[in-house]
Amino acid sequence: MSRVKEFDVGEACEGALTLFRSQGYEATSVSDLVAHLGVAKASLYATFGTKHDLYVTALKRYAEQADARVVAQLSEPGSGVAAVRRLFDGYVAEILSDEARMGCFVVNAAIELLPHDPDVARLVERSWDTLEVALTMALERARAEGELPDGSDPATLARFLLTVLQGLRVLGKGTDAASRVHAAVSQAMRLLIQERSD
Amino acid sequence: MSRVKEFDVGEACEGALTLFRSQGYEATSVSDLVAHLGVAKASLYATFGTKHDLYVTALKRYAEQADARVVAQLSEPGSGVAAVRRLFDGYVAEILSDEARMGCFVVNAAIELLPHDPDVARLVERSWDTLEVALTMALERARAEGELPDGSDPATLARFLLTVLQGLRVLGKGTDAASRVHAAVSQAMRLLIQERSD
DNA sequence: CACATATTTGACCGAGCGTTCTCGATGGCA
DNA sequence: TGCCATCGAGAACGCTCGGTCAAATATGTG
Repeated sequence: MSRVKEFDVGEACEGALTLFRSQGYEATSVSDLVAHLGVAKASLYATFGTKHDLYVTALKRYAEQADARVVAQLSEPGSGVAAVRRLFDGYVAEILSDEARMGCFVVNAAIELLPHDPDVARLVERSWDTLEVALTMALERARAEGELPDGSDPATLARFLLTVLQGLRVLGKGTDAASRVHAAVSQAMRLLIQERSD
Repeated sequence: MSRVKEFDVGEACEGALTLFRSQGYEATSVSDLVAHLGVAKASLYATFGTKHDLYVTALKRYAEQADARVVAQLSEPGSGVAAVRRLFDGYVAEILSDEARMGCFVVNAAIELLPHDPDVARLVERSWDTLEVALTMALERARAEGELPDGSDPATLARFLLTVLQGLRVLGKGTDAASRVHAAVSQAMRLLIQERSD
């Protein structure tokens, strides 16, 4: 060993994440990163590689944390349907409290960089697959407990719910997303519990 | 008057639309536009103004055409539910046949430029409002005809369907979107017709 | 204390950015 | 025919981009 780093790598990565998430990849310059992270340009390159490397690292960090939370939430013991409802309520709360309207980093990355960026494509697909699997498992648990209407297919429902989640993230970018977001969740849940109204 | 334009303004706008839609705003340079449109840089500026102006013009063009098609489709005489189904089937076909995976220009614009770009924000909100209104009207027609289950609220259902539509556009950016897209539509329609399975 | 190693700093690179301007060619109109 | 506004092509503008480098600085180890 010799000289020690003067900045916290995790903190810097988190800062880059915030910047990339709220401005996008192209609109965020290396100078932006330097200014907001308080880390010299050369140090940034020595630690993270190129701007693209740093973006991928930040995206991976975000996806892993977000996915882990979702999986944990969906695999909690108890009703599968209730777990799904908790997940959706959590999404709604997150979207409506996101005052900077940064949105979901995974969605942002997918829209801006897919299909041309293979690294980002890998991470996005992995995140979506993870969510879909976790949803499927929760719904299979629900079906085993008799919570779902007859004829419900957990895999199909999971794909449907995944779609709704992405839609929520998009509409969350707009103003007055509250009514749309609440409506989407209430109707999606209606499909699971098969009731006539709210 | 004097000399006449040598290029078709509509064609040029359409070309810019394609470029912006598939690459995004920031990733598309003015040189890109000049190369693909076959229009000199100065002519581009004289005709459309700045790059941002051209982007907004292209987005407006796209949104107006797309929205008009949706409104026309949803206000066709006959079953409201059938009209909604036709709309969704059309979306699915469009997404699955979009080999370049450009996605929906409105969604792309919203994710990349919102909430910081007021011009884009205006266009996006207008497009979403238009879709929501058209869906609501179709569903109200359906309810009046007794097509919807008791207790269904057209406005809420419309917001829900709008959310699903945006989700479809996001997932369409990924690979193997077919199963997810089909699942999402089949389940969304199930909510309207209130049947147990496909 | 000095060596070796690693980080920081800030200048620096060539390339490309969005935008403007010049300039010669073009063509409708008096 | 001559006028002149508008055209296309491309040079030039000032600036910022992503990325690199050498020198200065700081640290753990002998």
